[in-house]
Amino acid sequence: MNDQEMPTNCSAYTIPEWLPENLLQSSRTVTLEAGETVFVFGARPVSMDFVLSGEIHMLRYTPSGSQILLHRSCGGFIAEASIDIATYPCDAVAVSNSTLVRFELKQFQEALEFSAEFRSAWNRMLAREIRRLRTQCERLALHTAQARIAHYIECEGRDGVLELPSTLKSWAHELGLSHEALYRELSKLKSQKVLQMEGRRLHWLGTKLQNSC
Amino acid sequence: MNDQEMPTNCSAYTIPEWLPENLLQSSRTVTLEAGETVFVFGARPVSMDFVLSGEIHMLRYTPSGSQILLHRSCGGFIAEASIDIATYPCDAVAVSNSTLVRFELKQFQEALEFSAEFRSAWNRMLAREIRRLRTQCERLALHTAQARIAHYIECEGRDGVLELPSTLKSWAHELGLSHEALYRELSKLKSQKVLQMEGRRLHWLGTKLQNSC
DNA sequence: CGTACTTTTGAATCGCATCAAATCTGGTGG
DNA sequence: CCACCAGATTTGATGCGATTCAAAAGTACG
Repeated sequence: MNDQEMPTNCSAYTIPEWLPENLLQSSRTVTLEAGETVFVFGARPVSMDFVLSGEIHMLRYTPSGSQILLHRSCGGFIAEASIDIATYPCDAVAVSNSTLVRFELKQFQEALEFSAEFRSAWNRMLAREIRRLRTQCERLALHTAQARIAHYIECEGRDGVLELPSTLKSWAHELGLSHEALYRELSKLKSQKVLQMEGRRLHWLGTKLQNSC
Repeated sequence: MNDQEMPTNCSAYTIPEWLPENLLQSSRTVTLEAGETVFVFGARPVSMDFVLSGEIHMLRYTPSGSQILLHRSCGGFIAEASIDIATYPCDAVAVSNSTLVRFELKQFQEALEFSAEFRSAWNRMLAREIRRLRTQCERLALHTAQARIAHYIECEGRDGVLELPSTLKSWAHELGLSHEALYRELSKLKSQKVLQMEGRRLHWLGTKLQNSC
C-alpha cells in the first residue's frame, strides 16, 4: 500500500494542545459509520465533539426537501457555536466513516469558566472560524464557477496548490455548484492550462488572486 | 417630523451592557461620512470599533477589480475577528454617514484578559456570529433569487415579516444578486401575492421555511 | 462479479448578469 | 419655489452560464 491509496479524504487532525488535561481525561472516542447521525435538528446539546478523521456535514432542508450544506467539517470542533444554544439549528451527519472525540458539554462549559487560558484559546479559535466563514460567503457571492474555484484554491490552498479535501461532488456542493458544472469547468481550465490536476492535487496557474487568507 | 421620515436604514444599536466600565470610559466616538474608510486591507489593527448607526461594508476586490461584500454591518462590533490577527484581510468603508465607538485595541485585549465575565460574553457573541454566517452561507448556496429572498425573510425577519435593513441595491449585493434581478423577482412575487411590500416592510405570504434561526 | 457511488459527457432549458435607458426620489442651491 | 443632480428604482432586450435530466464509463468495495 502506498500513500496514493489512502482512503481518507482529509489529513488527520489532532486535538488542540490548549485543552485542559482533566477535560481530555474524561473524553471518549466515538466512531461513526458513513451515514450515521451525530445530532439532529431541535435536539438539546449534551456533548461537544471534535472530529479526528472523516467528514461531518451539517445540513438543513428546504421546504421542497432539498439539502443545504451548512458546514463541512473534516476536522476540528463541530458545533462550537452550540455551546450556549438550547437546541441544534441543523442536522449533523457523517458522510464517511469518522472518529470523534466527545466531551461532556457540562464539563466543557465548566472548564471554560475555570481556565482563563482555555477561554482565551477558545476565543481565538472562534475568531478564526468567523474569518473562514466570511471568506466562504465572499466565495459564494462570486457569479461564475471559475471564479469560485480560483478563489477556493487561493484561499484554502497554499501558493495556488490545493490538496482536494474530499470528493469533487462534495466540493461542488460546498462551492454552491452542481457537480456537473464543476466537472465541466475543471476540464475546461485544464485544457486552457490554467489548472493542473495530479490526482487530488490542484495547481492554479492563472492570475493570482489577492492571497489574503 | 414623524417616525416614517427617519433617514437611517437601521434601528440604532446600543453598546453591550457587558463591556467593562473602564473600557467605556476610554472609548471615543468617531463620525464617518458616507464613503469614508474605516480601515484598509493590510493595515495593522490598532482599534476595536462598534457601529452605533449607519452602515459599514467590509470589502475585497477580485483581480478584475469587481467588489465583493464580505460583511454588511449596520450595528455592533466590526472586525471582532481581528483581535488576534496581524493585518486586516479586507477594506472597511462607511456606505452611509455612520457613528462608531472606538476602543483602543491594546486596552480591549487587556480588558479581555482581566475580566472573566467580559471574556465569557465576548465568547457568546462570537458564537452567535458564527451561526449567523453559516446561515448566510446556506442562503448563498441557494440557486434562485426567490429562494434566497424567502430564506432571508424567514431567517432575518420575524414570522415572515422583515423590515428592510438598507437599500434594495445593498440588499441585492448581500444576497449575491444583481439589483435588477432582485427588483424583478420582488415584483413577480408581489404580483403572485406571495409577498407584500408596505414601504420598507416585507411580508412573506408563501410557504414557510423551517424557522430555525 | 455485482453493487453503489463518483466521474464524465451530452443536450435542452432556465434564470440571472449585463447593457441600456427611463423614471422616481431626496437633497442642494439658486 | 423651482431647477438640478446623484443616487436608487424600474423595465426592456440579449446572451451566457449554470441547472437539469439523461446516460455512460470509471472506481472502490465486499
